[in-house]
Amino acid sequence: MPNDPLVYGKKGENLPTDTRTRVIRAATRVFAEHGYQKATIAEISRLAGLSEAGIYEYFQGKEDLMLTIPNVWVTEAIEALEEHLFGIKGALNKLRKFLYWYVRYIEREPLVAKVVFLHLKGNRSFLDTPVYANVKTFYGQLLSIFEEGKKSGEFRQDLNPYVARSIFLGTIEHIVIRWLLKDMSYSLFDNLEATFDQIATGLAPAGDDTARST
Amino acid sequence: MPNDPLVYGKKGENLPTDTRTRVIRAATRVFAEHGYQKATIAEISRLAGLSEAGIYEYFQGKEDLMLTIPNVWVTEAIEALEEHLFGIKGALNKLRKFLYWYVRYIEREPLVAKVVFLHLKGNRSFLDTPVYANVKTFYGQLLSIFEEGKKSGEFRQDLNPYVARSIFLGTIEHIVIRWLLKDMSYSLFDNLEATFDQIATGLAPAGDDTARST
DNA sequence: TTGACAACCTAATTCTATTCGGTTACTTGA
DNA sequence: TCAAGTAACCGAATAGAATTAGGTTGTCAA
Repeated sequence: MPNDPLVYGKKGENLPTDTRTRVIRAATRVFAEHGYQKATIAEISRLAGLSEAGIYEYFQGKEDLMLTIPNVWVTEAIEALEEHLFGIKGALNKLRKFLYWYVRYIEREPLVAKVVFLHLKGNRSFLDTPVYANVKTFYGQLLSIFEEGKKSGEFRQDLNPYVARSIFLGTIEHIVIRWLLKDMSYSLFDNLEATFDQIATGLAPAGDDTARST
Repeated sequence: MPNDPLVYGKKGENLPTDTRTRVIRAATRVFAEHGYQKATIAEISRLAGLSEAGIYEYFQGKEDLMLTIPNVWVTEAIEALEEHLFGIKGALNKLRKFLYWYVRYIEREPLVAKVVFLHLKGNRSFLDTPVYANVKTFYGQLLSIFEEGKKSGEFRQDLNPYVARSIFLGTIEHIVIRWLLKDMSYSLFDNLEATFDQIATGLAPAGDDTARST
């Protein structure tokens, strides 16, 4: 069942007629399931419905193939994020929206998330990839939010935006990785509000309790 | 230079006479430098000063070898942590000590840290390893600290210890991984106090600013 | 002094990524 | 319309690395 070729896509929506796309989808499944080392070109090619040699027409090799997986996902993320933050007033509200939107975005593509969070993070060559430039743009949004909140007085004046970002991103990554390693057996949204609440408390100016949901 | 066999250890301290230990040290260096995929048994065996086949006398294979690397490091961590927290009064003080001690512990063994944080985290089989049970013990300490702080009133009453732990660990991991990927080119302690300060603020009871260093 | 066994080794073997050298079918310019 | 070019693909090598087979050597206890 997990190995039925993608060419026979279920209901007409998973029918990537384009070979390159088909290979990427197959690779996503195989890398997500087995990890880089145990994934084989043979299995990917079988799943994509072309010969092993055929893969090398589209990708330079196994690593290049894996590095290509997040391209679409990341590019679309940047557009979608902008759209979702548009019109939201206040840094704290933007931050909350960022969190919920991002978590849902990850939840929707768990296979891509597995590749990105479990196998690409911690891979030096990922940093030199063109898609990583997009990741930086993406993370840059967070910095803007923290700076805005500082300027507006919503956040404490001595806030270090880089520190705030480390905490925010680190926490999300930790939660996501745990969820992926536990095979997505529970909801990614469990305790999310409490987590946001606690981080937000650390951002607020002294004596200001508006962030607390108490 | 990086390939001089470990058998000729520098000044008398790096002279693991025990073959198994020698292999583990060699493997740590090679895995840390090249990552799992590009690390070769050939290089490890050369560095350890025995044949490739010899490695299989001590380890079941390449993966088993990598999974063995953190054993000593983690076991010693648990003992040392206990020792370092002993006699410290107050949950917040314990938490700060935990942070500083842990960061220094990581800084001292950057090669092991590389293997653990970049290659083992995100590896499902690591979860089934006996050493992972120790990791859980280690993380359990943090839970106790959060619970103690809640009980004593140092931390907010509605604190969720698991949430607090996610934030704390996630942040550390994020910082460490960034540092490792940037080839340890700066100090791991940069901004550490600001980071602790901000997390601590999120833990404090409403209206209590004692955690702030302002 | 001999038999068992631990610690190693060299030389296969096997598994996979990658490359080579086509074939096929479609496009395009004369 | 046809021939040359080319994009997409394939089966069969090749090459590189992990793992296994089948010893050899040296030590030690009965």
